[in-house]
Amino acid sequence: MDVVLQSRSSNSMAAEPEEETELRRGPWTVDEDLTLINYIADHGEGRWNALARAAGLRRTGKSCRLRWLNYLRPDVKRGNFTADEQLLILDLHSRWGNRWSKIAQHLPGRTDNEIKNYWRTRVQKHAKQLNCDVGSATFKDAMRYLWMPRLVERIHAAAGDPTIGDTSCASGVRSMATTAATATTYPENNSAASAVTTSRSASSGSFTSELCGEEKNLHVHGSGEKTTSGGDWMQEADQEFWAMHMQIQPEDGGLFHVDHELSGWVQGFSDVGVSADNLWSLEDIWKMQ
DNA sequence: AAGCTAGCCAACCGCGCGGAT
DNA sequence: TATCCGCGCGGTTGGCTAGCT
Repeated sequence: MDVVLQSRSSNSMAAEPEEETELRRGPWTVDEDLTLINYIADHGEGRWNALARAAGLRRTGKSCRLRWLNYLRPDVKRGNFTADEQLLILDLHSRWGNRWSKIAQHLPGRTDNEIKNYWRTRVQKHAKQLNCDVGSATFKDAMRYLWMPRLVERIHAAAGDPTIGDTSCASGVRSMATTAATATTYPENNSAASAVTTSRSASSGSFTSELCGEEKNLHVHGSGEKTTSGGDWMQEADQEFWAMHMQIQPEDGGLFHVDHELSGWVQGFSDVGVSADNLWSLEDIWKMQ
């Protein structure tokens, strides 16, 4: 399955001018990758259509740009999302919705495509399991009161658990906690989340490439590349969710009724001065913990 | 062992925006 | 002002892989 080449059709041996108009599609070959990398190293990126032509790549500029940004760029971080990254994604998505590129700006090394895939494959799957829509109150409640606190819990546990081997991981989480608690401003919303990411990126690698406690949930692909198994913590949270809220009636459109335990959560938020408006703030979740 | 299914992810597509001409 | 072009964004698709039957 080396390459799927729609362009390599019967007339691929056509005259040169004809050939120039033929564009390759599908997976990139190693040669193409090297060509693109070398060209950008020499001439820089931008003007993608012209770049594609000048580099001799029979790809659209769009395709080149995508390949570079999502895969070849040296600072692209590969592998599974860390707990804090997941937390950040949940938080930022709750603010901005499907603004993937905007969200990606706050996760150094992560691409919008990667985040989008994460959301669609992992998060939406759980919405499905809860028999609700991602826009429903049920889903938002599960996210707000269970998934996000669960993630924070995990990060805290990793930070304070001496059995966690990776001390850099724990210290990284600790620094994140500190940063989150003392964070200053968000570009738009005056929230803590962006400060979390930005400051962490300064010392990136300290823990972002490892999963800390999440490591258990991983399996290894043939290439050695790690991928998350889908986040068992979410499954657990889902179960808790249903155990706690048996009165939910999914067929009524996912309307969620706050019960006593949830009221406790909400009370907890108000105790630390969190209003309904900023229930989503990462900083607030940390305070709650 | 073979077939099926679900999950994951790279890549493509359509659309809209903004700058240049 | 109108048109073109480059670019970025969000949504969608298709192929590969692992796990299950």
